[in-house]
Amino acid sequence: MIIDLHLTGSQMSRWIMHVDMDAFFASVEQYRNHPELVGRPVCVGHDPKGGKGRGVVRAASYEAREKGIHAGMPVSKAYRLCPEAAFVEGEFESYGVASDEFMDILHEYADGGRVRRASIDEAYIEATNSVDTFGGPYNTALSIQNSIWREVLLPCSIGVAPNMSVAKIATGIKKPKGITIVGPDPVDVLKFLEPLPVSAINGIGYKTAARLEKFGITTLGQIQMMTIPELWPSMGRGSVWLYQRARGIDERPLVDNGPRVRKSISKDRTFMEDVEPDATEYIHEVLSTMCGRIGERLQKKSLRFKTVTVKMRYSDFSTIQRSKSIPVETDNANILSRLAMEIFDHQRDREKSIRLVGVKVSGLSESSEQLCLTEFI
DNA sequence: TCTGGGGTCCTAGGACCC
DNA sequence: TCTGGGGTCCTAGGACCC
Repeated sequence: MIIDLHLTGSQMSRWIMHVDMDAFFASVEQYRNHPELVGRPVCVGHDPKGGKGRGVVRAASYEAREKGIHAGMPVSKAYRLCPEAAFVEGEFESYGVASDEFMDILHEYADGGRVRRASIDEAYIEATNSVDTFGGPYNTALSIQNSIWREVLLPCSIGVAPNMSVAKIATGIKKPKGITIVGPDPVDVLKFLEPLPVSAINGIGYKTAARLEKFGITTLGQIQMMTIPELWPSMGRGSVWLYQRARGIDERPLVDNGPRVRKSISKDRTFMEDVEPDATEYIHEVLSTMCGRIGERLQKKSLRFKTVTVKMRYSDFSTIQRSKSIPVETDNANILSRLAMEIFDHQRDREKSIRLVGVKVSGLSESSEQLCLTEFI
């Protein structure tokens, strides 16, 4: 058998760019929605209510980060750290608009317009050919950064590397407004990854990092020196995947995932104080309000749902989710409301106080015609 | 310090149908 | 009457991300 290595895809060097907006929600508030907040510490999240509010910070501006505030921190703690910070609830529609605007710019720089949206504030582009047009990888990244700053008024950081996995890690090296380039030489890629913690890999979260640590594995350099059988006890079927990622091997093609398609819509509510188990009527009211809001969003977007999921979190923070599907999709808020209450009544633990309730609809499809399906429920 | 709200993807078992 | 396999849907839960 003759294999011509020069013709295999793995031998072709690529340039992938990962673009990540800096402190996205906070930046939109500062640079687009409330210019008077530029230069000030800004936290997007729930009202801290003088340190008594429940909830966490969703995004913190770099000025707030200097005070020790970070995303995920309880707003009560953020308030104690920096009471003079601007705490804003956030306008989610405006984040979607800003997202669409910067994605549009990325299309102009991507080979064949191929952009892969990873979330509202980050995306990958295939730039293997386009880097030649814009004067090399660095100048291309700089040009993207400048265009987004000029046209969308937002700062971003960019990672450039031979594949998506390494590009994403590179982006995080220098922020905000950073550009980090990792060349195509496999030796350079290995050296770049070697000192980093295992959690640098997209997909290694708290649980997996803790399990690896039990086996004495904390850095990617350690994994680079291991074989797949040696990884097996800690990673099982994920061993091959981690083996490759730790070496910067990622041959996934960059596939454009098109405009955003919503898979579910949900609404949660954490109570100011835990609700006693017997306050059923109050919870019903809350559920009904949430279902009404979800119904409005479904109708606005011409969507119908097939499955309802009710989430219940108790005062001990244990959380359960129970779902139910209906035979024919609907966008009717009254039906949604009735289903949600039914699930809640049947599934909840009547001994425990309730911290949070949530409703999610999934199995979404476009409404084409309205059906009356009361008889199905 | 006391832990949100919006999501996505994966797995696995059971039901059901062919 | 017994048997197996494949496909799909439903449900629950886990992990992860921003």
